[in-house]
Amino acid sequence: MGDLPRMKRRTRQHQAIYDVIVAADRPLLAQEILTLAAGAVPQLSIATVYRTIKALQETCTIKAVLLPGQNPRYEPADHSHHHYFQCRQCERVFDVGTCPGNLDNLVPSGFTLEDHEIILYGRCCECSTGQEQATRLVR
Amino acid sequence: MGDLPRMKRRTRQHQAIYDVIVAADRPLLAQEILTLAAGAVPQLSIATVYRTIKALQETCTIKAVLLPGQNPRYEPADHSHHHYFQCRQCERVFDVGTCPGNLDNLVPSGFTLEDHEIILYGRCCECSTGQEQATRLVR
DNA sequence: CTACAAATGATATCGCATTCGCAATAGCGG
DNA sequence: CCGCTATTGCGAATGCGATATCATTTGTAG
Repeated sequence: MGDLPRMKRRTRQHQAIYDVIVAADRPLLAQEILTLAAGAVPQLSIATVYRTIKALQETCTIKAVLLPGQNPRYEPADHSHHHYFQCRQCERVFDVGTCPGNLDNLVPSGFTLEDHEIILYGRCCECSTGQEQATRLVR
Repeated sequence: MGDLPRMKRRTRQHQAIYDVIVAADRPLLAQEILTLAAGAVPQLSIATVYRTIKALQETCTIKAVLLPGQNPRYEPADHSHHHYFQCRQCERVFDVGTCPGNLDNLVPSGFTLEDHEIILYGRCCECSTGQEQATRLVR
């Protein structure tokens, strides 16, 4: 898929985990990474997933995506500023490319705005159309 | 301060917890509620705080405010739709009254937008001016 | 004032995501 | 092909917010 950041040794596990995160078009939970990467390395351990996530974060290869009340998800760090959409049915989180921009007018006077986060909730494309009970999270 | 929702008995603890949440101009953590309400009921237990929070939520008197990667905060449920500003120095969370409104243009085609959340980060009024290391959370 | 049951305080316990410990496995330089 | 050691898998341990347990306290109806 691409190049791993330098770790002392190149292993099938690292490569599988990295590939899965890069190939996904959305941020993944640790458990999703495990499930998906286990396709390439069947006996993959959750401990290895966490260890690799940590290493990839330290080299700024991936970054954590935090949503209120939920476990962290991970996506490649090279994405530019963007926001997230979570489907209330399948619970998957999708990147939303655009950003409304200037939000200074929301801030009370005297406050200094440095950053912002926008999270949209609703139904994703698949879950908007069919009313079939979608498989959650991984597919 | 005001009236508590009906619980079978009226206690000093319930009243103190309710008063603190209503008097605060911002959402409070369970620990902040404990610290503040302990002013009125010194030996107040965190268990009672959690029990009362749950009861107040069930009667829709208060609601939880969830921010990414953080413990729930609580505020009166009668506030209208609004958003939040978190100070990166003192970590307190403030309500932001206004809302930019229509965000439909952010959503990919095929997706259905039902709701949204906006979280602003920066420096609050107090922490913007003085560079004194502010006491965190409760004051 | 009494009696009963709701509520409390203190602390043990749970749930669960994440990390640790360690023996076994497997990159990789030579 | 060897040998060293980074890495892995597995299961146990941890951290911590939240909840359960239970003896004691305290509203409150009567």
